[in-house]
Amino acid sequence: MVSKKRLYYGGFDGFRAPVVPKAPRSLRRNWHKKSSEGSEICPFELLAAVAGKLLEESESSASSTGSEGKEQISIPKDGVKQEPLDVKLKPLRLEYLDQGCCAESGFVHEHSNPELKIEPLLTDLPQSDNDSGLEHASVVTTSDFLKEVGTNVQLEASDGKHGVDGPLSGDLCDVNMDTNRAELHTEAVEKQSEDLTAVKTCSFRDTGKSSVNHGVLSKSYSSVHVPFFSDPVPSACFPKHKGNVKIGIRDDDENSFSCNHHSTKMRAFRLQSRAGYRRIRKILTAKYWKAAPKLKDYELSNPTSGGVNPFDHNKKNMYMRKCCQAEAASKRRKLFHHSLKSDYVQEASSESISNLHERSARGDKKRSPAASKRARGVTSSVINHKGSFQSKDGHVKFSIKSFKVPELHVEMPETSTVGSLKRTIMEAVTAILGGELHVGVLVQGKKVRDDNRTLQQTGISLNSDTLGFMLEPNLPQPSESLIQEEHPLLLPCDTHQSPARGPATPITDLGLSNSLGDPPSATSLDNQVEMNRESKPLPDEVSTEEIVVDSKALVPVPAMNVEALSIVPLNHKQSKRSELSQRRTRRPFSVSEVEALVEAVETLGTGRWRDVKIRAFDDANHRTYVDLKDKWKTLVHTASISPQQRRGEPVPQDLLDRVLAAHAYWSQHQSKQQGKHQSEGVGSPVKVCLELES
DNA sequence: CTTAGGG
DNA sequence: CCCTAAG
Repeated sequence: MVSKKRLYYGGFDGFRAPVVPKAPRSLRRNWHKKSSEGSEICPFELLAAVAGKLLEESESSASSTGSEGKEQISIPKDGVKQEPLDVKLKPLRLEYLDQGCCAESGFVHEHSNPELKIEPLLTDLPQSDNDSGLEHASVVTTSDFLKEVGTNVQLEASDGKHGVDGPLSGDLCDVNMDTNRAELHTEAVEKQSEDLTAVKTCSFRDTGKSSVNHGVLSKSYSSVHVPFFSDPVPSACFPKHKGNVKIGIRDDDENSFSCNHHSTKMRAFRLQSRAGYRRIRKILTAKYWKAAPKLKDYELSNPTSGGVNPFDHNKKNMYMRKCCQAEAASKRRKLFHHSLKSDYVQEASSESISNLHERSARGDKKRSPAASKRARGVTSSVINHKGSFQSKDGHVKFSIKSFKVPELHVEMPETSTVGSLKRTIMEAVTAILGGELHVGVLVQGKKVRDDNRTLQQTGISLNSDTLGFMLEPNLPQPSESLIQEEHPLLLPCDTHQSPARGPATPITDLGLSNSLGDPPSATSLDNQVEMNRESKPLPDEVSTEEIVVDSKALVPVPAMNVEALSIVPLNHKQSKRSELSQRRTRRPFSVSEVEALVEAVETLGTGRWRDVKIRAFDDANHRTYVDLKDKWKTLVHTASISPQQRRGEPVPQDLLDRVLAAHAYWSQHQSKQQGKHQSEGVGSPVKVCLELES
């Protein structure tokens, strides 16, 4: 009978018809969150916005008028340095997933008063082509570097205080994370309330709050928001060599990266597990780091119009967003270029953030990407201050308050290992840095476009209290470009790139080594990270607790990045470094996972890996459907060889038997056919199948 | 993005 | 696991 068929598919024994019929992909997709491409904006932009604001502030007292209430940043001129700006994140959008509910969300930063903090993390500014005044400027973040660099010019911390810990980082985290302030609009995803969303601003170590979340990235994905700010810059040196000025920014270890987790109600960002890890990875690894995000100007001054950058992504499954780059990366193969450009190009008219939020809240996917993306203004700025620019011996001292680096927005599965987090962040940083950035010099609020002018001519050496540096994305912007318009500064994307410099040291010191023991040669972060990861026995999923421990580890990462950054190849093409990804860490399937896989395959058949993934590994972020397919392949192989030849954790024979049975079964019945009759029975599906319920 | 396979 | 060609 027909009816019966439906129930039991193979009738005979048992493999049941696949519970889940294969629906058109389009439909299926909808279930999952969908994201539009649009949000390339990212942190970068946000930062830029903030920076811009700061600049403005510095320039003109407080020009900003917060149009939108919170969004404005008010910073007293002087205060800039110290004043942490408040950045708020708002999730722009959520997406709901059927079960898993994944939501993607973008965060928007708002600035609110005092909270914003910007810490100079690392930044490098490549210099523009020829700068007489500043010829190749390279920023070195590593402390070591400072030493190395001769120091002709010393940067003094403008304010002494930005302790890393201090207000800046800590607050930042708080602030950002703070749900309240953030005004997150969360709506859907309640289910996931449980899911913690961790936002890390920077280092895990940060503070108590984070601790809360810390270890726990419990369930779903936690999103990590890593704003990169340059440190308060305790000190920096600008050695000035003939024409060249090098800027060294030292970030003190910790500061540089502090992450906060904030678990919160914010929204759960759980993306479908599906491709999660992989995607992230891809994104990260994308070779395209270089594609620097091109941001449009942020209009800092005008909060209303541009101050805020909404950035949200509509992308479907982005687990992690890195600024534009990330996205780009994700798309790499396809059109990332396209997306970037288009996105940026479109400017959203100024949509108010609030609007955006709402939308996001509603899950409105449609929100025009443009809006989200639009970021205008300076991407980031460094402000230096303290007018101590007295030239001594012809040397000018600069104190840079903060150098902002674009923020990164990262979402990772909670089950991600700390190592992966580190790596992710590192990569994100690298990507950002690797992007093309220009450094702009502002003197008394004005941009100095002529690179050939000397400091003296520019007046920088004399007084300028208002000397400022800006990091600009390499966008072709008419208005904003500072020094050189599109000169890309390319940093090598690679984090690793310069082992030579010996930057590793700082990093290792910071955290990795500590937490992990000792990092192997720290040529690259990745390696270290990996190492770390490996070293730890991370059980698959959740060894979140350990994360806490490592939390500090992150800190170091920045350093690494810094280094990488520091190495600024002026002209060299960016090294392509962006190496792709390192191999994912190996995560052998546990017996339970095998069992789940077997069961799912028995039910769904082979050939529907995506469904298998959803069905049985939806929450295993690190298992992609490809992984499952591969595992199945190996299982079939394993089952067919003698036990002696098998390696690794032994898989119960019964499971292997089921594997063979299911394999045989589905080989005969194309899994596709499911819907219909599969008459003949293949032989012997395992009765087990019957049990499957699902 | 998914599948399906080879490496 | 990775990478890719094909859908």
